[in-house]
Amino acid sequence: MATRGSSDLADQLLTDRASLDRGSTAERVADILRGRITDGLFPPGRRLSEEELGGALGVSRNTLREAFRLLVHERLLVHELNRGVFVRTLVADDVVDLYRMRRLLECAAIRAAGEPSTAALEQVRVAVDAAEQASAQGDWLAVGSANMQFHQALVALANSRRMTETARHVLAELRLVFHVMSSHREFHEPYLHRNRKIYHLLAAGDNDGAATALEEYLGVAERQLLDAYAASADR
Amino acid sequence: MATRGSSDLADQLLTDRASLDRGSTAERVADILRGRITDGLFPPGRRLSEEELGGALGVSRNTLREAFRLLVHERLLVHELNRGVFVRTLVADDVVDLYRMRRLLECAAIRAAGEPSTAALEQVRVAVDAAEQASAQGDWLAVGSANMQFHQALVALANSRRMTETARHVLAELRLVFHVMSSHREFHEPYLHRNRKIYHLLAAGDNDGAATALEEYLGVAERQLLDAYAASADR
DNA sequence: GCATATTTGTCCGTATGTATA
DNA sequence: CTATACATACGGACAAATATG
Repeated sequence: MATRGSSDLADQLLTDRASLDRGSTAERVADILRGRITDGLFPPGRRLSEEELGGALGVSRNTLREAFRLLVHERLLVHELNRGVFVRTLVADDVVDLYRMRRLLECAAIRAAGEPSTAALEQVRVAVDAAEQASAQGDWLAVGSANMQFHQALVALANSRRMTETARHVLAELRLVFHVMSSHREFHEPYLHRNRKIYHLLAAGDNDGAATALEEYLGVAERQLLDAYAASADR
Repeated sequence: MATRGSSDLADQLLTDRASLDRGSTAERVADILRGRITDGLFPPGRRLSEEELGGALGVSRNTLREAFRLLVHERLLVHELNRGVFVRTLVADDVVDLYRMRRLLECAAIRAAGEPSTAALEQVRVAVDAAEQASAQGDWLAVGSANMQFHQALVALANSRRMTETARHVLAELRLVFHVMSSHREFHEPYLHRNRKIYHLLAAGDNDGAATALEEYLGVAERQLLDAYAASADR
């Protein structure tokens, strides 16, 4: 890699340069950009210039474009021909569609899980613990990450590569939606105890009960998000 | 585009050069490669060299890599770091996983369709007709395409962008599996009348009956494919 | 509506690193 | 272990499209 530029933007971007040694350069660049999108530094609608970012990150345009492609496929960015790439902006319809997919995937996964392996159940517990811990420290961004991890672990119970991968895409997209919530705390806090309850139901072997609880959970979250969308449209 | 080379390979690839004028260069290249993969010219496991293909198609390596990315995302190709891209090889477990996804997506789509729009239902009918017509002409490759179109249309009934897109990926992947069938006719013919029956049930408003019929259909097809896999493993 | 500046799309040549015979 | 082939990544160039005044 060439000597990187040292602009202000570069400093903002490279806060986690320590973990920059795995995978191809394009993948590492994509990791950085993904983080900046999900944490809100690059808000929906923002255009990502090839020259600006390439200079800031010290990578060539070709490599940067490769990273863009990865994120376009994750649906975090959209690509407009001859206009460049933009952080995706989701509308209320997308929220409805995303939650339809979540209900389908997550509830089906739980119901199809049968008697899940202890390792898979353990992953669910780990995520629940992490969310509660982050909540205790007031780190609501981390709560959001742990929550995603929880739902990912739920789908993993079905032991289906493709369901797991599809869920990853859906959940990544969902992070773009969360930016409409003015308060991350208000959005995440109510779900902590629901997460733990679902874990308990699963541990007790009551998959059907867990699926039903999850279904209601998702319905409430969807409504909350749609309300936030309606409110932001008024302003 | 630069002057393309004129190797034998180029002639094989560019049989449909006429339709080479829409979208970005990378997308057009991806379309060509997708066709050659699904029709079997590039069989599973085959390595696609950047230099060889770039020369044959008259595009630069950068552009070709962009096309590779698209197909890797469609799971038709796999990418191994520093080794290149290969046509994906699916194993019996993949068949099981793919059919799990199919059952989930297609049956849920039908059950969630409610009273589908006449336009969406019309798409189903068109696909059924096309399959029967191709069958009458003995064009089994076209029957396979029409069949994919039929299932795609079923999922489209749910009117969910993401379900539709996920289905497209699953069905594209499935085409890789079909190559294990020694006789495309044997595999596709038995399903023609099932397709029409499902269409009739939908048109009559019996979504639940259609979903049940589809579920059985998929179970039979899965078993048939798994048998073919077992047989090819013996040889 | 037009001319100009900016940005992307595409290609090339080359240097470096990695896997494999 | 060496040699070869190939992928990764860089920088520069020009064409083409878009945005701006």
